[in-house]
Amino acid sequence: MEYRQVEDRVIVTGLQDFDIKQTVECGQCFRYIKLTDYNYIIVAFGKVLKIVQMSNQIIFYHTKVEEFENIWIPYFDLEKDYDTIKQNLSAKDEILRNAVSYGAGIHILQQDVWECLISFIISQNKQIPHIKQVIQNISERFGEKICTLEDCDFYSFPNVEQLWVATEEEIRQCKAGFRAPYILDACQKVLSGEVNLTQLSSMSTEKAKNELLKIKGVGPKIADCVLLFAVGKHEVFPTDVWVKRVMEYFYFKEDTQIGKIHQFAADYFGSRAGFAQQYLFYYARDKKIGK
DNA sequence: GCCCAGGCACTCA
DNA sequence: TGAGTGCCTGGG
Repeated sequence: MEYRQVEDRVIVTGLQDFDIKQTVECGQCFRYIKLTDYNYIIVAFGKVLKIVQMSNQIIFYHTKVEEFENIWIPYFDLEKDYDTIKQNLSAKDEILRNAVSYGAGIHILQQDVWECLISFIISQNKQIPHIKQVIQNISERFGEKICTLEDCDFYSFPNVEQLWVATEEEIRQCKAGFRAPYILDACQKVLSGEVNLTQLSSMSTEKAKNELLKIKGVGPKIADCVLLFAVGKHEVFPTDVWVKRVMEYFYFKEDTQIGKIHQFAADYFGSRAGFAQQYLFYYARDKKIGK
């Protein structure tokens, strides 16, 4: 990968195994606007980024090399060797080979832990457009305005202190529904220090998961999503209904308990289970497998 | 109008 | 321990 700054944008060339559409739309993040299949606006870490991907280069608009290196390289995980991961998974069986080939440009994002936590608390019993709407409502109401771009106003996701001033009623007005008290419980436990989000990455995966499970409204699935998409624990295997369906469809051929699926994933995919989950999920959802 | 959606908490055996 | 049920809300 090579990159250089031209005016207010960074032009990246030689980037293999990365596709902005697949990375953004494989269900791991919710703050993006799709302009076309290769043109997205993304909000993260208090920044607004426009990305245009072409055959041989990617342009990151409204940024500079320093910000690109400090924020966007880690966020998009641009320096990891995905080729080795994909080869390893593809070698396991034909199912994975097809799934990896189908989502060959997926990267697992390294998102902000707090925003990721609240986003996945909101995600339960909701579909992606609803989740995006609630997060946007919360950002507009409690975050700070970043800028106006393409005639849209963009707001940062509120930090813990900014969200803690909200009442349950105000959060419900953002269409969060029964999840509003869960969000406040997360604020309270993080502010009081009962749950330490900044130390998660240095904890063992099991300890980090137990830390997240202290929060009301956070169960195994949501904890795993936070661990995978924000903490960098790439061996976890978040198992939602889609992943459950695709695993049953391809591997078990019958209704299977989550615990059994987790055990299989740990044994079979090992330390790369999280990557396998993303390829399988994207493959299953796009092809509506098992539905 | 009814049912369900990218889970979880709560209840009851 | 494990299974069953309700939940805000919007869309099909």
